[in-house]
Order: sequence, then C-alpha cells, then structure tokens
Amino acid sequence: MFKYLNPLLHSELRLGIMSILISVEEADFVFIRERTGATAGNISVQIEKLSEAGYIEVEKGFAGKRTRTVYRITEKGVGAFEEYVDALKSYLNINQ
Amino acid sequence: MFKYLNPLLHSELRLGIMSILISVEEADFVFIRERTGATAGNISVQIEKLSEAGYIEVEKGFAGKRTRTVYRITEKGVGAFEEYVDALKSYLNINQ
DNA sequence: AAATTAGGTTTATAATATAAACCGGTTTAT
DNA sequence: ATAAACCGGTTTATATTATAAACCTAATTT
Repeated sequence: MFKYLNPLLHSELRLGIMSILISVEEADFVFIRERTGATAGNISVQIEKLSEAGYIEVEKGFAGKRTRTVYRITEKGVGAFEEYVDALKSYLNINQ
Repeated sequence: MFKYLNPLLHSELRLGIMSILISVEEADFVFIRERTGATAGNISVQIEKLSEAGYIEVEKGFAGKRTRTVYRITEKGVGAFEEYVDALKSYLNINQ
C-alpha cells in the first residue's frame, strides 16, 4: 500500500541537498548553504549523514588559499533518491 | 527555490493518514491502523496533532456496543495537503 | 467469573533536527 | 605587526519529534 519512506531522505534539509546535487555535476559548501538557506552547522551534520550512507562523496580541497569542499551525489545516492520519489508517489496522488 | 515543507505533513505516518483521508469520505481508527500498519499509540498521537491543527475532524460514536471513532479530512486539511504536495515538487523532479 | 480481545489514550524513551558555540586559518583595518 | 572581523566549516548542546510500551475501560469468549 504505502511504500517505505527512507528516513535519511525524508528530511527537509537532506532532501534539499540531494535535490541540488542530483541536478548538478558538483556543488560546494557555500553553494549549498546559499541555496538551502540553512545554517552551516545544520548543513554540516546532514551532509555527514548523507556521506556516511554513501549517498554523496566529499572532496576537500582549496580555492586559492581558502578551503573549499565539494560534494557529488553517488550512484547509490541517485538510486536512493529515485526510490524515495517513487515511494512518495504512493502517498500523494501524483499520476504514475 | 525550495518551498517550505509543512512539518505537520512531512511525517510518514501523518502523511499516510492524510493520504487515506483525502481519498475516502471517512475512515475509522481500525481502518487507518490496518492501512498504515502503525501501532495504535502512534496513530492516536499523530491523529491528535492533525486534529489540533484542524486538518481532520474526529467523531466518536458506537458500532453496536463497541466504540468507533471516525475521521474526516477538513477543507483546511485538503488545502494543507495540496500545498504540501506542491512544495514537495520543488524538491523532486516531477514535471509540472 | 476469569481471561482475552477491542479500541483507544497516556507516558516514557529513543531518535532527530537545529542552532549556538567553537576552531583553524585568512583577510582587512589600524 | 597586531587586532579585529570574516570564512568555511565542525562539534556539541538543546529542543522537538516519532514511536512503542504500558495502560485503561468496556465487551466478549472460555
């Protein structure tokens, strides 16, 4: 009847982060912060969870002298996202 | 960019309850319990929240000698649900 | 009449989200 | 050249939330 809603994705901020990363080759921390409007601490925590789950990969580097961390969604992350969207549709009345 | 996800609806069980109630004239407790597979305590708590918010109405009565409580979604509940679905679409890549 | 079941509600606990406080380094102003 | 402010984060404390266990009252079954 109702499909299981992956709790890792069923979170406003984590879903927002995944939504950004699925539509873009890669994104850095600042980009994510600006797009989501969330606080840095919150983003940091949620990104860690997505990373632990293997949904995104994290690459720490530099832009000039400053640190810059970029994030990319993984295959596993894409799969999980798609599955989540599919599960959601069992709750909404979206056709298909 | 991303729309606000009403936290009252962004909950697996409450969303399931609302999803049931939006597609049916009314439903009783047992029906909701069976359809969602959730425990009675959890359902009771979540229904109370939806009721407090004015999203559903509760009618306690009897079926023969046994108690039977039925639930109906309100206009306000329908509106909130639709708005929630719309907000969700800003996160997913559902066309329209 | 004791035990079980039904339909819930209340309460305790575990999990979660979120912001505040912090940290190492860099840039800017004095 | 030193202090102050800023940048990109991380850690940690707190508040909120979800969830199941325990419970209650009445009805049914044994």
